[in-house]
Order: sequence, then structure tokens, then C-alpha cells
Amino acid sequence: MPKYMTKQRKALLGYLAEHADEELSAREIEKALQSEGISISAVYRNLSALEQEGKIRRLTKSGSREVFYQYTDCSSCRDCLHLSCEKCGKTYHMSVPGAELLVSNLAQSDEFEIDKANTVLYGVCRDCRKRG
Amino acid sequence: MPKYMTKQRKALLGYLAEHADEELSAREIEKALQSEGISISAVYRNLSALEQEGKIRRLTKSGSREVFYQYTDCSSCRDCLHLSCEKCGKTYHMSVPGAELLVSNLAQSDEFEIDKANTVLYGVCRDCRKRG
DNA sequence: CTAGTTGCAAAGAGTTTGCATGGCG
DNA sequence: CGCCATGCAAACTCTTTGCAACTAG
Repeated sequence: MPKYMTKQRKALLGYLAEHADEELSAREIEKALQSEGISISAVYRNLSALEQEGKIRRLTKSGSREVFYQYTDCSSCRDCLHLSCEKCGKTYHMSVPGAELLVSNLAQSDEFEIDKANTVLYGVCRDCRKRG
Repeated sequence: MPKYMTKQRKALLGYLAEHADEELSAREIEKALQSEGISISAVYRNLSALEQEGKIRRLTKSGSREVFYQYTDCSSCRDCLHLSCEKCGKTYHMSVPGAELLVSNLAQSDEFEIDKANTVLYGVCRDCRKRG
């Protein structure tokens, strides 16, 4: 959808790439880029465009009121499920065979067709569990 | 947390019980109960209380900006995962053995501990798929 | 040049809060 | 009767939008 590569858009894309798989709020992004010079409206407009292109996921953590945006950097994301750690906020990409197994199990037993693009499993990752 | 059973609280709880497993916005609830007489602030205050007690789940559909509340009427919900139909909004309770299988599979292969209370799988249910 | 993009400020929408009144127990 | 909950309106936060100025291609 976007046609011109402005310096604001470039800065935003760069920041998202550096923080792939992290959950970021619009305000966080604006603050992080304030030295680059980008207005909060431009942040929102670009995030919305990216969301419509399917390059970004918009999410809210349960219990929280905040809205986060997440740039998911995974070329094969159409075929895998996502695990989100509630402690560190990182996203893990579930191996394709595992995802397939789950999805087909579900389709059989409950006759429910999973929408992989919009499903996120929440929990605690191995690293965070080790830390306690 | 709540101490008194006011008529507003009673009306709200009754409405939630009638519409268990449906996704409702604060405004919808207020409108539905306007004959009973409840203010939007009371709706929000009671929903927040219920959310803190864990009797209600607060969620946003991906892509949408709207916030929904859902009263999950399931006595054994601690042990099952939830499937949410993106077409009709209904929640399905995944059979316990199925959930256990999935959770243990994940724990083994990806060493990720699922938080069943906060995880919702999105997709399309059998009924909606039949309808097209 | 010319259309897409930005910044600003104002408008909106949803949610929260302060305070006086009212009602449950 | 005392305290909690309600209603109202104002306050807040997050997000969107109108418009003039700017700039990438």
C-alpha cells in the first residue's frame, strides 16, 4: 500500500526489524524513534498500513489494557503456530510438524478448523522457567 | 470482592449467565440492560471486578479495535483449552484429554509451558463451516 | 511537478474517576 | 445506621482525522 519510502517509514521499519517478535506499543515506538523524528500520527498510520498488509499483528495481553504491535519476522509463518511467553514477551515459532499434528488432531476430534495466522498460545518459555 | 448484591449487579450477572460463552462489549451490555437501569460506569466497574476474580475474560479480536468481555461458564475450565469461532463468536471447550495431549506434546517438543487460562485458539467451528 | 506522507492540533471513542446520593445488609 | 455501590459528569488515554506544508520519485 505505501508508495514512498520516507525517512520516517524507513526508521520505523528498521526499528521493527531490530525488535522482531517483540511486543511494542505505539508510544514505545514513538519514543524510541524520537531522535529520528517521527510523529505519533505517522507511527499509527504506518502501523495500520503494516497491519493491513499482514506484516504486523495487533494484540492485547490478557488482563492488561494495553495494545501492542508485533512484527513477526518469519518467512514460513503461514505454516506455523506461535507461542508467546508471558514473562519475557518473546514469540516462539512452533515447529511445523508440531503445529500440523495439533491442527489435524483438533480437526478430527473437535471438528474445529484452526486459523493459524490469528492464534497465539500463551505460556512460559524454557528460559524464563529456568530463571524461576 | 463485591460485598452488596445490588439490583444492577444482579441484572448484570443474570445477563452474563444467559449469554455465557458469548463475546459482549460494554456498550452492548449497557443497552441490553437499559430497561433494568444500569449506568455505563457501573457496567465497567462490575466487569472489572469480575475480571479480577477471574470469572470473566477480556479479549479483542485480531484486526478489530473492539474490546469484548466473555463470561466463561465452565466448572472445569482450569483443565481445558478454549476454541473461539471467528464467525459466530461462540466459545467451545476443548475436551480435557485433547487439551492434555496438546499441552504435554508442547512441553516435550518445545519446552513451552502453556497457560491454559489465557490461551484461546481461533478458527471456524463445524457449524459455521457447514453454512459456508 | 504531483501525489503520497507528514506534523500539528482538534475531534472521537472507550474507559476511568471524584463526589454526592442512594440502597443493601 | 454505616458502608459500599451507583449515577453523573468531568477527566484521561489512546487513536483517528482534516488540512496545510513538505518531499520522494
